[in-house]
Amino acid sequence: MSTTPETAPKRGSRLPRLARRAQLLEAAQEVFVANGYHAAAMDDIADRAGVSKPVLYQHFPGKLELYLALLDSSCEAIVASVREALRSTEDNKQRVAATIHAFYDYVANAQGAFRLVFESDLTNEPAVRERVDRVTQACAEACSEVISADAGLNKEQSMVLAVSLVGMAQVSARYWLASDNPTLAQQQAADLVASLAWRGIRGFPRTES
Amino acid sequence: MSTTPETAPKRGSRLPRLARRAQLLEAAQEVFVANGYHAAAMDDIADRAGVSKPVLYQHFPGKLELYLALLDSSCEAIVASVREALRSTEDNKQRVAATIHAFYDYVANAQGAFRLVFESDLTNEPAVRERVDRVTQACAEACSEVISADAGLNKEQSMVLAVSLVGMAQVSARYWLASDNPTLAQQQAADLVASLAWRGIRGFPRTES
DNA sequence: CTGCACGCCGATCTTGACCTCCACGGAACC
DNA sequence: GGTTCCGTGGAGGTCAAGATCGGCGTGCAG
Repeated sequence: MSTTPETAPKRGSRLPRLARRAQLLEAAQEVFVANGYHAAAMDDIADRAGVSKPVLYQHFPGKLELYLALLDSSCEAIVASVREALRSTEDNKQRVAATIHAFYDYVANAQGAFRLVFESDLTNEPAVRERVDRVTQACAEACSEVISADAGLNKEQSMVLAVSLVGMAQVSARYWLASDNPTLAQQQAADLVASLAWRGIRGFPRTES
Repeated sequence: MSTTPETAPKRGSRLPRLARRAQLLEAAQEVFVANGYHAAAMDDIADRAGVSKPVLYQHFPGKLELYLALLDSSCEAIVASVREALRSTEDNKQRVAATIHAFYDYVANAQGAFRLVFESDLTNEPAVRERVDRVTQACAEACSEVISADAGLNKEQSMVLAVSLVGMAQVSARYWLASDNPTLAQQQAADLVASLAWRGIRGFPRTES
């Protein structure tokens, strides 16, 4: 309704399988993001794509598999962004900033794909839980390698710190998006959080006053 | 402990209304915590309490209201703990530590009530979303007052920082609980995160190198 | 002892959503 | 230009789960 400039909603057009599949995935993502898993109906997804339900089931075995396909894409996207951010420089301060910005970009863009990862309503499904947990785990592990190397902490300790930083980025980015604040741009908010994170993590091994 | 040494699961016993209601709430919390909202069946809750379904509906209008009653309790608990932690001292370093520890205590105790708040699978329901958001909002506002007062930042900026700290505490506490790590005690993990948070937030207004 | 009131239970209804069956239409090919 | 084939569409089955009605047993007053 508000913004649905779909690819080609002409009903009755015959598409090659891959194009149809892509269109179905896009439609499904819109519906899942807008309504969550449970409130999303397969009828809605089919209607949204301009096809009928059987075609949906010719491309995906069921609702769960369709959801998992989208979830996997979203998980890979954020993990890849974080890894890319960490690889983008050798300066740790820049690394922190780039990582925080990666989370903000992810939350701001991707047409809400982050909701599948960070606001899923299917976390009781083991397959979903496992993927969602692995995202935080993977991001934190990538961070913890840098932390552990530079701070001389053991694995468990650096993981706790890394998870804290990831949680900070994730929660604050979602908050920033929700209270969609025109007076505080994405860049500024992310810089502020990056500053907080960097002050916290820099030169960590020394025990302060 | 983990198993269920319930109050009085003898089937057929007649309880006064308030006692019955309390028992139903406890049973419902166990089931909701274990299974989430959607996977939790009213039959399970009734069975767990040792009564039949109609009594459940004589005490609560429906599943949602039952859930909201529990959710409200859990929300009030964590917000009260955070406010208490902030009030417990005038030393900001101690404040940070106490707040982080409040989150860890909340996650570790309360027989998993935190799952209703931080891992709810009903966030699409506006009533639930509103309550869950208000928890982060309220905790962050309580923190931001201290931050804003001592750091001289405006409301939006201090709120972003406060939300970041709350997210750090919340996510890291849940991670610590999930990877139930015998080698890293709750105290140590919380202290580590508190150290990270305090390094990050202390003396914030000055812009460093 | 007997009638009454009250809370509880077994069995049932209904809704809603995931998932398939029979008819149509257009394209390709001879 | 006719036939065959494949993808599409609407209508329906199934089932789980939330929500509800007629009996039953217990405790009390007279």
